[in-house]
Amino acid sequence: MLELAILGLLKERAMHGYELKRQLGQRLGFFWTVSFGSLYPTLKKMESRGVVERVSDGDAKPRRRQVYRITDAGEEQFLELIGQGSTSAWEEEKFPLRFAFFRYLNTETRVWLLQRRRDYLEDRLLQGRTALTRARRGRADPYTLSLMRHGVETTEADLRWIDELLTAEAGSPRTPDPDPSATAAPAPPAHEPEGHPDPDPDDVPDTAHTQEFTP
Amino acid sequence: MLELAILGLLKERAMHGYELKRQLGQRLGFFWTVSFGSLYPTLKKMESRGVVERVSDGDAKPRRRQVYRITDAGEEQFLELIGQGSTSAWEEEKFPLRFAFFRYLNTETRVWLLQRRRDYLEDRLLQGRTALTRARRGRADPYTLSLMRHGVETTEADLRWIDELLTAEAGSPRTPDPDPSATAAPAPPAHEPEGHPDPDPDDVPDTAHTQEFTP
DNA sequence: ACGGCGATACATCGCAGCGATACAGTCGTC
DNA sequence: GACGACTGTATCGCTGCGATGTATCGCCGT
Repeated sequence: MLELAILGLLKERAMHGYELKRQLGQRLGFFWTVSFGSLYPTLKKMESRGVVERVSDGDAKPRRRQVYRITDAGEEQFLELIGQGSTSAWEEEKFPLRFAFFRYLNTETRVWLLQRRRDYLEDRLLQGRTALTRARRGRADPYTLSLMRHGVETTEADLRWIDELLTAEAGSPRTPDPDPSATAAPAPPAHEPEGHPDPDPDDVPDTAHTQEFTP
Repeated sequence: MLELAILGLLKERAMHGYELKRQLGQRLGFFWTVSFGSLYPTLKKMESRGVVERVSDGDAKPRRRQVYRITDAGEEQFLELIGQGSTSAWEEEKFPLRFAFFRYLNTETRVWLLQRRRDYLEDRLLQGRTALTRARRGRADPYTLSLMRHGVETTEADLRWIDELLTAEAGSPRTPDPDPSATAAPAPPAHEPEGHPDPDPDDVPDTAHTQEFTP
């Protein structure tokens, strides 16, 4: 959900709705796009729940720029949302979203999430391959076949990406001893904000029209 | 939309709702999944509009298998839906759906749609690359960077796929003369069902549980 | 200095489609 | 011959999207 994205961005610095959408477009434009129709209502709901708050410079004009800031309750909920493996893989749709905030997790949790993702993709790949060979036997038309093949290849590429990340994660280990007990994923491990308060300038000179991916 | 998918499948042969979902899962599982919550209402709406009809074997038990067949009006609407370039690229989301029924289009229309897709992807790629270099300058964290890079690579792969299809399409040309006036895409060209009534067996022995991609 | 214009920011509405769930008919198995 | 697993149809509530509307600000030209 969108709430995670908002909280994650507000962790870096306070923002107003429009900029939240812009940032989201920049970072996740390839995988996701938000609309105001969901952003603003969500923002309101979150304020009434107390996970974000308006940094009102003397409650100004109603229609003017409303800057939001994350609260302590918000920080808490963020950790809840990003870690929860939860039921059934419909959450898998927004793995990229979780991944975008990986820096706020410790190595253990990162590996755990990556492994979950890997299992999911591998399952998908298997089903796709099965469907493909079946379609071939059934003399499906070349376009359908090409489409399915492309799907398989895309999934394979995703899988390779995950594997790279997994080995990279193993490269900077929290447990430098080569522990051979590889029985993974006991439960979502605890989190660890990893220090470094935020040297994130990220605020670019705003060259020209800071466009979003697909308007 | 879903209507196109239903019409396209029913063009091959009459089916009932459950099987429509199954077939859709097999062919487009990588890119899309439908739910009954949208399938059945849509099917009803389409029946009342007269684009599909029930092939009632003497209107049997109410809760039993309802087989649908496409009507002439349906064939008409199919061609309308698949060809319409329409406004703004929100339609791009379901290019795979259109592509799955490419066999019903003539070469001209196919090339036109592929070109449209190509333009869209190239634009996306450009925006993604821009966002990426900007993020690099802004010292974004490695995970965000990796995510964006992966997005770029995926788009590049998609682009390569489209290009392969485009050259393959040029291999069996309708206009064999090397026309150098490459001013593309005048308007959605007319369609041409391309004969061959349907030698599509496609009906597999149904080995085990004919699973859908992600239940 | 002011009025026009485009970019910024906030907001709402209608509706596509999803997930869950209920329920009914069918078939295999012991 | 009935129980359980599977098949198939159907609906409900809700989330979130796309389109659109509208207010506000910044800046330019004249």
